[in-house]
Amino acid sequence: MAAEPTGAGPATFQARVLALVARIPPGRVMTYGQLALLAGAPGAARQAGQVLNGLMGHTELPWQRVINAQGRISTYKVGVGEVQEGLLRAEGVAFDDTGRCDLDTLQWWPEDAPDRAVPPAPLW
DNA sequence: TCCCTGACCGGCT
DNA sequence: CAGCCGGCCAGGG
Repeated sequence: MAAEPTGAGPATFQARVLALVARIPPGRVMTYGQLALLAGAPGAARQAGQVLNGLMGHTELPWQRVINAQGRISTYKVGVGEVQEGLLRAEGVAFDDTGRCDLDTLQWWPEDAPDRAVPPAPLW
């Protein structure tokens, strides 16, 4: 088999991203760059986005809980963004007038995240 | 095989 | 605060 670290979950980047998305609790969010980082590919935020691109409407994963580093919804297709925002609001996520939410309180990090330099993320 | 694009990101102007 | 730029990796023509 390939030289792959054990205990890190699925081997492929895509599978690891999906595994992370599946663990995001309701009312919390993760960013594309964060997913890429935790999936072992720092800087590959675009790839994370590309993975999720194929999911929309084809999965039961909480794809709506993934937003960009600005705290905004990144969908380029008209209508999809509205759906995503609606789903998130239904979970208790608040958006301001500029369509932005507070990552300081809503961004979620896995308990076993390698990087411990994580924001407080107080319970809401 | 080369070229281009893409649900992004951080830094700089 | 807004806009431009290079960098990342994968997939498609």
